Amino acid sequence: MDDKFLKPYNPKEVEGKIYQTWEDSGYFNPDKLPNQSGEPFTVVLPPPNVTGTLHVGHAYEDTLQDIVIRFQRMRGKRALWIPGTDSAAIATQARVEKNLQKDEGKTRHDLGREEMVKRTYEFAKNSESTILNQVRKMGASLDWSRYAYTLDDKRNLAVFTAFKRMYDAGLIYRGSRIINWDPKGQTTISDDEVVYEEEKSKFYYFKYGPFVIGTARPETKFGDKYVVVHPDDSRYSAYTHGQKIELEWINGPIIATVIKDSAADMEMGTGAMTITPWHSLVDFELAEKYDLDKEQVIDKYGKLLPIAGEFAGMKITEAREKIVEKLQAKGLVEKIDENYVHNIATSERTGATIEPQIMEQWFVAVDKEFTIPYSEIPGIESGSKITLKEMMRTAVEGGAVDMPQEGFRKTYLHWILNLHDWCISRQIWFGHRIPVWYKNNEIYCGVSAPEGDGWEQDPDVLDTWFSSALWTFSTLDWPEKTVDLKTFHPTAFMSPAYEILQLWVSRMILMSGFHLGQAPFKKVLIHGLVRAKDGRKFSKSLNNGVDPLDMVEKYGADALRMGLIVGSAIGSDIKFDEQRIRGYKLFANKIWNVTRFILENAKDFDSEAKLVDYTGTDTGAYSMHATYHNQLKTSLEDITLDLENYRLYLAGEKIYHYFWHTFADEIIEWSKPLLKSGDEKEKWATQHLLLSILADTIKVLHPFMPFVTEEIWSSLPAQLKKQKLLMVEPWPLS
RNA sequence: GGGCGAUUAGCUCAGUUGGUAGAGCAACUCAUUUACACUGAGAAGGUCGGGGGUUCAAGUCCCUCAUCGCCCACCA
Repeated sequence: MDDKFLKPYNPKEVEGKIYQTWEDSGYFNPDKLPNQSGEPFTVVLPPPNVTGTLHVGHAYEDTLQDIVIRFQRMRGKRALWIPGTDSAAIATQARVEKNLQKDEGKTRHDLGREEMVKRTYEFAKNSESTILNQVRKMGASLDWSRYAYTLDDKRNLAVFTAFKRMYDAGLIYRGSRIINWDPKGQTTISDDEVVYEEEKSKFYYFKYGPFVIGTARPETKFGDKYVVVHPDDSRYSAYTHGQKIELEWINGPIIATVIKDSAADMEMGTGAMTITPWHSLVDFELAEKYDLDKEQVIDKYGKLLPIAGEFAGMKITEAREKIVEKLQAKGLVEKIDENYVHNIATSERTGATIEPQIMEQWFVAVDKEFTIPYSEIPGIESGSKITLKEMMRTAVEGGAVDMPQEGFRKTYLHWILNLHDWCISRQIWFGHRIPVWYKNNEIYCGVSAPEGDGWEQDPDVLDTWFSSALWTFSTLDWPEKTVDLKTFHPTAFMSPAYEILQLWVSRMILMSGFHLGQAPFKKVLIHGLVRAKDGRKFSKSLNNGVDPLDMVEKYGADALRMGLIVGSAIGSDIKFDEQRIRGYKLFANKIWNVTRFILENAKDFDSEAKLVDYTGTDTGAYSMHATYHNQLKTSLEDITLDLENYRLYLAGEKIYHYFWHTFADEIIEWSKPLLKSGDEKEKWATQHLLLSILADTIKVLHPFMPFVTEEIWSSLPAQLKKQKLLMVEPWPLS
């Protein structure tokens, strides 16, 4: 027996070495696996932000995927897990800008676009190794030879190609639409990056000619020359649609037009409202419907424009009170409600109050019909007409993407129903630049700049989710028609956090459906968030963060993996409990000691001797051996079924339980007298039983606790193994 | 405002198609010159949030209420 077993198991001495052995073996790459006839089984790693560090959420997500990948690999599948990182454009640029300000006192504009992009790229590249090494520490069996970065050449080509094809299909268009403008970040942001915060403010009632209108935002009212009432509102039956009324307003008399539309809520206030199409989505939609004038009142910096007359140039907050004062002086204030509670839109990243604006932006049209050239998605015929929205719905309802968690499926479908066109342009510098060039009135879209002089590229970059949405196939080098793409797409499954269901999952379905006519993945299992023990989110401000690498240092990666997986079903939140992780460190040591005991007591095991076959029906004196053998088989079948059905937490708990309380407490205790009895045949049978249970349980534990099991495997007698490395050993029962 | 979920032992959570309530941790008793930087044996602990219904049978299915959480949403 190896002397290493005389000491307790020490993960620190083992994990680095074992990971190196795996990497050197080449088996992370499915093309190098011993069994080349297996079915492909692909997972793409949700690419972590290149400038980030590993947090407990990643550790959990990586473990989930690694368990599945390792299980499938041992079952003989050609398992491929593709690693990658994301540039997360806005986050990265913001980070570099912050450093720039701090270290050199400069802004991005001082540097200029080219230099800024160069520095950001370098910064991203420099920090990428940090997170990748952290992922390795978790034991993730990723095929590093297929590593992808969202801004590398191949992914860049994929993004440009995707854009061009959708542009040519009429699904990407440029239009003046109302968007969420972040005055602080000086960029548009997507609906998903907007967070609503409850705020108590004043609500004003103003006299607007014969009407009384309510508003929380007097500063936008300069351009309001339409008053909207509900067609059924008896209070206003005297007025007709389109009727013009002259009235006194903030800066003098104006002509207002009456609009009758059911958008006005009769229950709300006086039932009459004025509209500001340039700065409100509802108002914009009304203006589009009736072809009304739209006027900008507030500029990109949150200041009032000349239309505000004497208030021009003022900041919103400053202007608000002054406008009210003026209206008050003119006797136009009916009343002011001091306790008005409403939600205001703020930018998730900068915290600034969002100012809706009409701007020229690029959009993906989700409601426009197109002809889908090719489709493997059940319910969608190749060559049929469909909208992206319908496609996204059908992919899930028709089963191309299996979303077994009913609650999340409902959430997804509900979200699809309410989907608006997706604004994909961002006014930042770092990221995929929009592949469109302008020259006078000409416009060109292509994967590279057009021939000839005088063309200027669109200054904006794409929403980072645009490239992320291509991830399942851009990582397989699409648009090239590679063997990889043919073999490994659609991917087998994806396990994102529920936070990201709409943001990412749905958009992958959109892109994969349009460009390949395939689902991006066959199954999606949404997991919960890892929270602090008190149920609160981990956050910097609460200073309750846990660094997974500290846990690895203290208890080993295997213990951390088990501690995260066992104990909560996939989909519900996980409360992080260090005690549990400590418990699994003890378990790793238990496995270690069981091995020590068995190897010590099986030194003289003679595999050549004629063994008693206790696996048959007529077992005679060896009925206990047979019972234990069959019990093992039953347990492993059960656990295998759980793994096949992604019930990882159950499988993990069951193997833990079997190993400790059946194998160690019961079977080994039972074996002690038999090993000493002096009956050679009985001893061999017992040694054989113990060795085979050990080998089989080590195999089943491997996906969960890869390091300690691989280390033990290297010390097991060769006749128990088909493969030198446990990671490619065939799964028991198969 | 709309949608989704949760409520089970002191704590954290399982409970897969309805069939005698489970685990880990903590706490308790005992053992321990033992493969175990510890481990083993044992005992204790729950009217499964409240109420109603379906059923031979409900933690599980249906209705309703309460509390908590999350997501979405333009209420001027």
